[in-house]
Formats: sequence, structure tokens, C-alpha cells
Amino acid sequence: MTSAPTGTPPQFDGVIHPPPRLQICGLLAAVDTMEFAAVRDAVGVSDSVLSKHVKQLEEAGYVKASKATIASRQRTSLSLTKDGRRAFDAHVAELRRITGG
Amino acid sequence: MTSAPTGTPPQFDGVIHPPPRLQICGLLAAVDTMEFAAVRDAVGVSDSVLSKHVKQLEEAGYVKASKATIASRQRTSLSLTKDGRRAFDAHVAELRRITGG
DNA sequence: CTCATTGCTTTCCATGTCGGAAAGAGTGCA
DNA sequence: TGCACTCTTTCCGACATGGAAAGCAATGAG
Repeated sequence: MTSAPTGTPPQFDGVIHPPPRLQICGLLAAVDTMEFAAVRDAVGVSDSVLSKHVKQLEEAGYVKASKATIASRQRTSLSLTKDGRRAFDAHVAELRRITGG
Repeated sequence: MTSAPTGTPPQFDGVIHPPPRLQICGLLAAVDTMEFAAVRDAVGVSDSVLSKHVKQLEEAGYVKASKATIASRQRTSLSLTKDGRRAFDAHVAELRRITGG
């Protein structure tokens, strides 16, 4: 046999777990709103890579991107949605449980 | 531009981070020794999958597999090595830092 | 001795994910 | 109209991952 009901069901959120996305969520969880460029620099990825990760988080309903043309410059502010915060908190709780929080 | 020195260098341990391996390390961090089958059931993966993940952890020097033939039965006990514990602790610390520990 | 079983291991394979590079697209300015 | 700024999307090669199944060593049954 190969498996068994464990009593310890793994509850990882696959959308959040990958390092870049965990960092993005971690940053957003602490600030209400952060600009695309700031997140990009904090996470240390390229524009395209951040864009792709953010897209996944948006599709999951975890992040909202607000595009605004302020002072003639395009600015994209990122923030966690309610669902995003919930999912992030749950994921972090799960991480703590698994890592012996 | 695309990046910037952040002051917040990500220090994820790629060998440990993936869910199955994080679970394996979490389990082993709490017990000194656990049998292959017990880990397999706790993590909820197949023999082959666990074997492959354990192999990676062993190659990284994080886990040690002790094979013993006890009571005429083959038993493989898994345990974290010192390096494994160090790496796991560091990874967990990094997770906490990033997730706002 | 031979065969079946237990307990992992390894191989094969189809699918997914990831990041870099580069082309695209939307907006405002000269 | 052309250019710059800010993301987006596409293209692509490099892995990573899990399931299924074959392999293997050790042990016990017949």
C-alpha cells in the first residue's frame, strides 16, 4: 500500500508557497499597499517575473493591482485582498504547524 | 531597470522548501528518528515519491537513512543530520522573517 | 532450492513550473 | 510622430514532480 489517512492533512496553498509569491504576500501583508517597482526590488526579480507571479496571485483572487496614472506616470499599486490575507494567514499558520511553530 | 540591491536577501533553502520535503524535515525535527513508512504515511505520499525526496535530502547532507534488519524485517529509520537541523532551523527562521514572524 | 513477500529504489514518462530575453501594448510628453 | 516609461505577454530551454511499474535485496514459506 501507499498511503493512509494521516490525521495531519497537508494544507499548503500552492499559489502562495513558492518563494517569490510567499515574499510578495509577506510584503503586502505588512503594508496595505505597495508599488509594483518596490515589490519587484524587494523580491529581487525582473519586471516580467514579478508580473507573472502577480498575475497568478490575482487569478487566485489574492492580490489586487490598482493601476493609476498619477502625476503623468503609470503606477501600479499592489495589495492583498481579503481572501488573500485569509489565505496567507492560513498558509503561514500551516507552515508554523508543520515546522513546529 | 530591473533589480536593485535590496538589503533583504532571500535566503530560502531550495532543498527544504518544497512542501513534501518541508514536511519531512518538520517531522524529523521533532523526533530524532522516524521510520520510512511512518514518514510516508504522515506526509501522504507514495513509497517512490518519499524515496526520491529523501534521496535529495540525503544528497544535501540533511537526512540520514539507517537501514537495519530488525526482527527479520527491513527497517529504514530516517533522521535529520546536524547540518539538516541547522539548515531546517535557518529555513524556518527565514520563513518567519518573510512571513512577518 | 524456489517462489512469494516485504520494503524500499530506480527508471520511464507526461505534465508543470520557472526565469530570462525580447517583443508588445497603453499612456503621456516633446 | 517619435520617444520614454511601465508593466505584459510570448517564446523557450531547463528543470522538478508525481504516478506507474520494473528492480533488488533480504527473509520466510513450502
